Amino acid sequence: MTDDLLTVGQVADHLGVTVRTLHHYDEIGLVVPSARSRAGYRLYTEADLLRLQHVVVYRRLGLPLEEIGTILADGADSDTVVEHLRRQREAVTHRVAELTELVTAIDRALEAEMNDYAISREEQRELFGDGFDDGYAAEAEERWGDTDAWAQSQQRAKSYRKEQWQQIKEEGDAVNARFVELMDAGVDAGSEQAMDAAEAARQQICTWFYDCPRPMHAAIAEMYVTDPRFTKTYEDVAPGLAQYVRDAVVANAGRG
Amino acid sequence: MTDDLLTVGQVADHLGVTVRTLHHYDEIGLVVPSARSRAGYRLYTEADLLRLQHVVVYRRLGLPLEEIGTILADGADSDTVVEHLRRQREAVTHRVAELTELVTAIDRALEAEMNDYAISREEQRELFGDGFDDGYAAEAEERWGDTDAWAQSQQRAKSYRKEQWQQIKEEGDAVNARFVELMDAGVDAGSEQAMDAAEAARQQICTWFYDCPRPMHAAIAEMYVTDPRFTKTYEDVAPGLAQYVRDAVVANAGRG
DNA sequence: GCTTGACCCTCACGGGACGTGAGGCACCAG
DNA sequence: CTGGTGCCTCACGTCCCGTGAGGGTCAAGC
Repeated sequence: MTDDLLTVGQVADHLGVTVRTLHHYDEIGLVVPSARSRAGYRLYTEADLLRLQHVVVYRRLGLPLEEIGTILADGADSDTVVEHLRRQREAVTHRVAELTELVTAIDRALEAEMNDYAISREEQRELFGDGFDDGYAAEAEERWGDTDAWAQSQQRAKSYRKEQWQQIKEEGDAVNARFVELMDAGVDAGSEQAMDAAEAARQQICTWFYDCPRPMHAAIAEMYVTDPRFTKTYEDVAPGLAQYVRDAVVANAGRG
Repeated sequence: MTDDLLTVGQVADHLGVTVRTLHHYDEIGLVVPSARSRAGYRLYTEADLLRLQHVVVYRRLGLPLEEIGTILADGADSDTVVEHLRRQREAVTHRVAELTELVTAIDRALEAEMNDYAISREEQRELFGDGFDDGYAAEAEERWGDTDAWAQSQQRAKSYRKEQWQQIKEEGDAVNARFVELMDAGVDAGSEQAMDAAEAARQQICTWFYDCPRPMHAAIAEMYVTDPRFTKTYEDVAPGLAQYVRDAVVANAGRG
């Protein structure tokens, strides 16, 4: 039970790495199996697996193998295991925060494109450039290209041509016109009708762009009044529209 | 204004890539600057920058350059720009979901370590193994190792030794004892006192492990009753404790 | 006992995405 | 006209494996 030694293939299956990877880790001394069979087969113990698991997680974060080695070299007792987990947690959440930032950057770019607002280089830089102050830290690993979700999104995007784009713009204009109409009529931004218009706007985003739940929609609407660029595109349609739309969207997000 | 051509260095600064990278993209024909100066300097137009920006975002997601090339090759009008942004958004959120999963896996492992519960290989596999069904998709890019945040967390983790670990366990036992005491006394899990105990437990996590806001704590507490392993570790202390702690934590999360 | 797979071994070369000089023009400031 | 900085083109180095080539090993079945 405790002397349950595994061969490369089994270990590879368990932890989702390739045999070659295990060979490599052995070669460079990162994870050296504690035993070998008479025939020279690598045999991994429980402890080896634990170490390997840490390596795999660190690797997923993109740390170079050498650094992983030095990290793991600082002892291997029970308490340092917790240390590793703590660090790993921190590193992963940090990465998540970065990517989330990237998503909002993309959202802004989408908004800009939707409103036919060509953003300048300076703004691009602000959005994408070195938004990730320290490491713009590209994440690599090739196999990502043929992921299921990726293939899906690629396929879905295929059915999306010029006349449809035209339609999107028309729908958008219609929604905006509706907002202007309501605003000019003095209808409150928190009213049923305004909320309906907001809901229509949201539906449009869901249909054409991406799944956008109400809270997310509200967050985006905040940009209408906080980001001068978007404020401008709405104010150009009608003065006061940015605030009005924002309020309506927020109100709409508030109802069940 | 429109014929505002930039050299490699300027472009590199703007988009946060290296000059060498731009050379490489030129070499393989991925992003070829539209012009050259008499002296042979690469000169990038606005359109070049737009293309490059998409490349950079895709690259951050870890797509291989070749694939990026074919993606960008399907036309380059205004509407396909939106398509790219849509895809990029989807891809990034997908990645965020993956990493978030990884975080909860780490949380579980941390919980297990905290309770001195050594998880089996089978469970490790479940947690870390191929949780990412298709591509375990390691994210690479070396430079990550010497990120500020990383160095920080590494340094912070240094001050964390064996006697402290002992202290952590004692504190944990104390909190659990408090829970048992309350439960045995028939005090309601939603009571002030039980919530105080829950808050103490949360503070302990914050202090020793990671920043854990109340809602997150509640999510973790759910595991006490849904994950048999954790249920067991609490039930072993006292029958009914898992449910009691879970309820107290949830109640505590509910108060301001 | 012999064959057939599935699995393991050790070289060893390849490849993607750049890093890192080396050697040499280009351009502007003083 | 002399630095200093920025750009150019080779061209080799690196990291993390992928991908054979050539060959042993092991349990199972005939």
